[in-house]
Amino acid sequence: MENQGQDMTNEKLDLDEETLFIVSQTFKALGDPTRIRILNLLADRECSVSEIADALHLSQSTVSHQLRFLKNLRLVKFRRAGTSIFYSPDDQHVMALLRQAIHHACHD
Amino acid sequence: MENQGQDMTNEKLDLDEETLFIVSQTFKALGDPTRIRILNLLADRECSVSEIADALHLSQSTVSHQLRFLKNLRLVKFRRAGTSIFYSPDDQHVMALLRQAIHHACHD
DNA sequence: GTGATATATGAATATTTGTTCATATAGTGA
DNA sequence: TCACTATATGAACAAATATTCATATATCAC
Repeated sequence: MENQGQDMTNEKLDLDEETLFIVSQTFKALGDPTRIRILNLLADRECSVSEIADALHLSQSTVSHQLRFLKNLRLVKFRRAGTSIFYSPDDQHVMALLRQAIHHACHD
Repeated sequence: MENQGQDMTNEKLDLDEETLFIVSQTFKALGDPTRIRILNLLADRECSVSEIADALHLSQSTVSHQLRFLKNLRLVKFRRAGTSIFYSPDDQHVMALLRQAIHHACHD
């Protein structure tokens, strides 16, 4: 995005609708404990849906719903392997935000 | 927090309840467009409640409610000046997260 | 004290959100 | 084909959330 038609001197001051939407959606994705746990697990290793469910003691349905959410925001990607589908992070910026937040929460 | 009684080799892998709560609360705070706009404004300059309401075209009540939210999480601080109350950011880590997210949303 | 202004708060409401349950889809191997 | 396993999906429900309206509180000037 190139901030079309906006005064660049104001770039920091007032957020256009689209940026605001993207930013709030991104943070909303990280604002749920279940999604944080899923992303934190995927940060370590690629996992199938059932591996995630087992590791985090969540139902298959819950995991699948949350993965769809994360997939829609392009925060995770997936590959098929037989009947399993393996998920992994797909947005390094967002993963960096998560890492930082965890680090701060642990060390402040 | 010192990660009491946890295996440090697993620090990255599994989040304790408290860390998970803090992280998700923090991101939840940033997951609403109104709060993002307020924090983004305060990043630039200290503002009174009515200045925020005017600048962002929000009702006084909405601003006050959201400031209470941010105040409870210690994301903003305030000082009294007559009948006005001026708010400013109080968590540089969270403000850094916001800055990064905006930057990425604008430049990706 | 009174009146005027600034902010905070509680209740009510509408919307959003996360999970569960039941079921559908899709791939595998016999 | 069938049975089996893995994943996705839709509807329903409960819980959380953001805003509005009305009102309370607090400070200042007089």
